[in-house]
Amino acid sequence: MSRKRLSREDSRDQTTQRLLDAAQKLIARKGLSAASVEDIAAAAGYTRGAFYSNFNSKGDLFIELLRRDHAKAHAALDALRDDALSLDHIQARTRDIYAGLYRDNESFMNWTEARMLAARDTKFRAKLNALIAEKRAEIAGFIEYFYRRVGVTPAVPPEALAMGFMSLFEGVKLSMLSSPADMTADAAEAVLAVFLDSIIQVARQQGPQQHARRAATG
Amino acid sequence: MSRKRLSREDSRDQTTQRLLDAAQKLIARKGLSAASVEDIAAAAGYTRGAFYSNFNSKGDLFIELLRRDHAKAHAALDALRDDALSLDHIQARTRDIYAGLYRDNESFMNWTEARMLAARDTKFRAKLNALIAEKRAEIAGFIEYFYRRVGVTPAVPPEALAMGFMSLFEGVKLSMLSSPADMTADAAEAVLAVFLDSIIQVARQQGPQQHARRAATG
DNA sequence: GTATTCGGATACAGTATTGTATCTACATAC
DNA sequence: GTATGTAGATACAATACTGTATCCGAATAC
Repeated sequence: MSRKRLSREDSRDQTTQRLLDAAQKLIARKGLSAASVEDIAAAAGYTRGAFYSNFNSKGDLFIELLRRDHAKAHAALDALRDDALSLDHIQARTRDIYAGLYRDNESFMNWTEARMLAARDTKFRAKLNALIAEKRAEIAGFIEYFYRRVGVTPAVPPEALAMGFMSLFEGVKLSMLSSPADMTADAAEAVLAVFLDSIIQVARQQGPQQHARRAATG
Repeated sequence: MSRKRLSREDSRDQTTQRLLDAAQKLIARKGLSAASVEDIAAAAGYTRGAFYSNFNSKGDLFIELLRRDHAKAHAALDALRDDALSLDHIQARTRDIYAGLYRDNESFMNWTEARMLAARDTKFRAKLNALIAEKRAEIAGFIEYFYRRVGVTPAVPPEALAMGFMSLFEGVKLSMLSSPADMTADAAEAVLAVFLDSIIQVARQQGPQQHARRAATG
């Protein structure tokens, strides 16, 4: 109600965004194939007509959803690569960001769903991998930046570390969702810490030994 | 063809197993909700009648499938807790077992599918967690046994290590399936090695310093 | 051998879902 | 103002799926 006077383009954008918002929630809650086009449209306050007028298929919308989600996360992490910020600040913010990710189940569920779909569908896999590659490159860039700021030379290529970190993070998160009683937030942090500590440690052993005490322990 | 004369019970068991086999493949390939009862029954060489005569629902069959899968893996790892075996042998076999798991996509896909379902469905979550708890306890037991054999005191509780290891493993595996170009088998081993090495290392620092050179580096 | 039981096939009813084709109303252009 | 195009609603057709109810045939019991 009170659908204000909008330009046609604005109105269309609004509809698209609302459909995406609804899809985000519904796909997370019921799964991609169980969330019907009708469900999504209805949850957004529209009918299937609006859906098909904005997207060609559910798969299309799903990719778009992931793209949008990726853009958000990217912006947050990117803002941290700033020499004006103190290392402590960066570290704290990083922890916050990942803590936030641990709290945001919807987004994570959808990425996992996407990975499953990618494992099954070649075409979709290609699209998803483009996004994941960006994500990884971004994290790798951040790791590199962090190492540089700390003054340590990484023993393992940042890309590899980023890959490992993403995998670990997703595995842990999956445990949290399906076995919340066993994998608590504390346990999750501990696991991540073990991994990060060991990486820092290895780096310190071979880098220019420069006062990098437990640098990235989130 | 040549359906031998079987006792009624044997015949029923055979049907059940065939249905499970077919379900394993189909659910891995298409996903739980996309794999219809009809699909599964047909792939096993039966009709829906056979399905409903052996299971109450698709969910029921799915749990049964996971149970069966768990039993297999359990047996393999359990056989290694044997003082008659050399440490080297145990280590090599462990690596083999996990390499095998990396190769077996069907089983893994289904467990991930199960985790997603558990995140959404409370009742299913309870059932799945019982299985996962067993799995974790089993791995923890194995870790404990291994530490004892090596003569090292773990710094972190074996249960926690098992949890972390499972998470990492699953995250890595998920990457392998959805981004095989990026997460190769080599990369996967490297990531796991980083994790395991660091754990061993920490243990050695605080344990009775007893000749445990890169013990579990798979 | 006859009766019985039960595993699995067949038939059926009901519902959900998709995609398209058509219609309506409002924003734009003039 | 009128004409027009497009976003989104409605209607429709085709299909897929589930679950049950019924039926058939072969294994068991006697």
